[in-house]
Amino acid sequence: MKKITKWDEAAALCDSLSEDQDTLTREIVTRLADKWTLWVMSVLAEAGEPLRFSRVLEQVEGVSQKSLTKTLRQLERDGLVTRKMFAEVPPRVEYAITPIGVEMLEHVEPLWSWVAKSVGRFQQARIVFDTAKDSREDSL
Amino acid sequence: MKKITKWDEAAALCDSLSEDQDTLTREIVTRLADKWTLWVMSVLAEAGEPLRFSRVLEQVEGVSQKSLTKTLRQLERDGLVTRKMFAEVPPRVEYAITPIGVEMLEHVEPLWSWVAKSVGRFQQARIVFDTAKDSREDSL
DNA sequence: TTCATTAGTTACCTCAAGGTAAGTACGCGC
DNA sequence: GCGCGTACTTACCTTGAGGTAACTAATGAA
Repeated sequence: MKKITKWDEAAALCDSLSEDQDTLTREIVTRLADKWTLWVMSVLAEAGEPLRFSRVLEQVEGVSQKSLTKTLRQLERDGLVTRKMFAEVPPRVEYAITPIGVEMLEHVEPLWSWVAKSVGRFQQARIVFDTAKDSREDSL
Repeated sequence: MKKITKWDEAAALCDSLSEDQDTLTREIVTRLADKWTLWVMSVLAEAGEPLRFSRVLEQVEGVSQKSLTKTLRQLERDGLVTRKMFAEVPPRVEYAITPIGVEMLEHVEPLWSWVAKSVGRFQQARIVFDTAKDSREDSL
């Protein structure tokens, strides 16, 4: 009685991975959902050219220097962006998205779109849940 | 010079959302990547029938009672699982995935599979990055 | 000499996730 | 009367994300 055949395929794929690889898979997916990673990647992708650190800092509204540095380091480590340092003063560092970074964005997009499209249903569900809870509390 | 047309579509979709809805979209995506949510959902989906709290606790290896309760409450609030309580002693509570929960899993699966399939490339990238970093540190 | 610029780094803080361990409520069987 | 079983709930702790603010190195400009 398994209906989620596609998900089963994913599970089978996971089974074929070592524990290290499984951990890494989770780590990558988890990072995708942190506060800045996707935003930074999409800024670099939409720019279509390498961007200096300070340009990214401007375009990713609200990110702190510290968090941006950290995010970019992680992305660089995973091969999702490149970092090019110029021996100049003041320093110049350019970041660019890699092909695999683009590929990842392309795979995130359908999920993100679906969630955005479905957001009304989630709002509705929350209203139902919260009002039910309120009435439960009222009756105490 | 925008190449990521699909991602642009997602961005356009986001632009059409209120700030509340945008926040909610991020929240849902973020929750997908937390430690237990996906695992709990896939256990319920694969079961193909409602499961008692204690069954889920067994099958989601390593989750604590506290975290499972919290995860299930959040999923219930968002309409992704249902919670049915029976007036019995000892208490019986059954959880089941909803159609929208199934739908969400189906949209997560391609991304997850891609990451799992690509995990070797990420490992490789990390090795390159880490050894380069080591040699930088050695030369200090 | 002093300052501005750029890309960090560091110290310090808060907040939330998540773990452990213990307590709660309740009817049933012994 | 007492413990068992079930689904929580609470107190307490550790860890990591992420924020602010200040500091750094090197050089060209004023």
